[in-house]
Amino acid sequence: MIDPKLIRENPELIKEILKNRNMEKVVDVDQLQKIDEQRREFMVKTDKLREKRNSASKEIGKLKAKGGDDSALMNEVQGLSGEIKDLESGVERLNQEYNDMHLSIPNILDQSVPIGKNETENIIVREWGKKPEFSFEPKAHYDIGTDLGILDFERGVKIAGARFYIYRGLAARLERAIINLMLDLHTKEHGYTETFGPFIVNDDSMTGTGQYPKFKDEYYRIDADGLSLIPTAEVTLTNLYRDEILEKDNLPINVTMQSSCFRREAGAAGKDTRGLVRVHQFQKVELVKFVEPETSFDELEKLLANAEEVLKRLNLHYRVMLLCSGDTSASSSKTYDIEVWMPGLDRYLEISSCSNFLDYQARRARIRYRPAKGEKPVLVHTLNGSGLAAGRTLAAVMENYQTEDGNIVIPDALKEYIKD
RNA sequence: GGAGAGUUGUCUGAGUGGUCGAUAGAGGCGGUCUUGAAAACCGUUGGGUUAAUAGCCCCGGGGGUUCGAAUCCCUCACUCUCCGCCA
Repeated sequence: MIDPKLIRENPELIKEILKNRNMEKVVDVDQLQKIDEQRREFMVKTDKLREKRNSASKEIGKLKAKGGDDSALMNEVQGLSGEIKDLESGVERLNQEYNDMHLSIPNILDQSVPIGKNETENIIVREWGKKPEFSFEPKAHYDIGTDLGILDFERGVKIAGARFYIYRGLAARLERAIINLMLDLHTKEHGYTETFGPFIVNDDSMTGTGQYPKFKDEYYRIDADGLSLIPTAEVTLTNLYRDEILEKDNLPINVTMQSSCFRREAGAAGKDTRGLVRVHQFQKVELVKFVEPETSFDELEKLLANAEEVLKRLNLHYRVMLLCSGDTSASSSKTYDIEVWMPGLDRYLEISSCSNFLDYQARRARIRYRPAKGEKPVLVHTLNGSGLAAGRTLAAVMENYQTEDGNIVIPDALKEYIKD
């Protein structure tokens, strides 16, 4: 959620954001303002009546205590509650309308975000390493894996359905090694606290990080229990401090968690149908930061560097993209994607996405901190990034470290995690 | 899953229809005293909305009864105890 004051005081800015994000049709800002005015008018009216009722009731209480006659006052107030109730339902209706629209407004964009329609207008910030050269035609990871018998898509389909897979032997061990490398790096060298928590969360949590209510059909929901499978550990981690007031001295808080991630990929029919690129369940190590507002853009650079370091350790060529306005997700104010080179697929593949959400998630989830003793609590800024997606990292390792005879060389950085 | 008990402010803990946003203690903060500290004493100390130290809202969530609800009723969630089941 963006600051409601911003909608009131600077509607033109909201319109501009919507336009830059190609979301002009999502919210009618003028309509929203009208509703806002109306609901505030209703609220003032309701409060006035409440005040009247409260003081009259107190009066009655006093009279009763003295044994006086309260029938006149009683008659006067009798109808008030009904009237208040009517107004309240009006306020509730307007609030509902307002909130629905408010929740749909995307975050403001940082100045440095380029204006653009879609991913073709993202900007290459930097590249690291070089594309590996092969003396043979490099294979895609799914061919390597299937030929080696370590990736089994057929049985994944049999057991669960399309876009599921089985790791056997080396693939399973490699991914576990990759996860361990990442967790060790982030906890021992980058200062994150290793955390572990639920993969299944309630609706408040899904709303807190922005998954609900808008994108509900993108996630698996267990209706019987009102719970959802997390699409990323960001949900678990960011909601750690939902409805809490943090101590300034504890900031920044950096946490990391590995989890399975579950996505329905509802809109992705026909896209990336082969291999590990787009699946319903994958593992990921997530990085989340809770920081003071002034520091959040510096922290974004740190977060990005922390994620990049994994690829450096694995010696995988990658590039960093600054997403343009049209490609930046609704709750983010600025997002960098890290794209790893996939020689078999012959293209770059997104392997991490690092975002600064400013106070957008914090406002939804009511995560605050106290800047100084005695001062009012202030919303923190939240950030998160993949550090990295493990399944895609496995695929990248397989493609980049393949040999002509169809085998995979274990990267140096993983050797201590795979000991025979 | 069955039976029972509970959910109040940073914490402990009162409050069962009427000036209760809430007694009291602890803790925190400020002060007096002290060379300093402790002790003692005095004061202060929730969140939201708002221009507001006005009003309004918040005693697990939602709904109801009432002129009036932290207090009564319904419902949901969670916690604890016992039993059952279980990695």
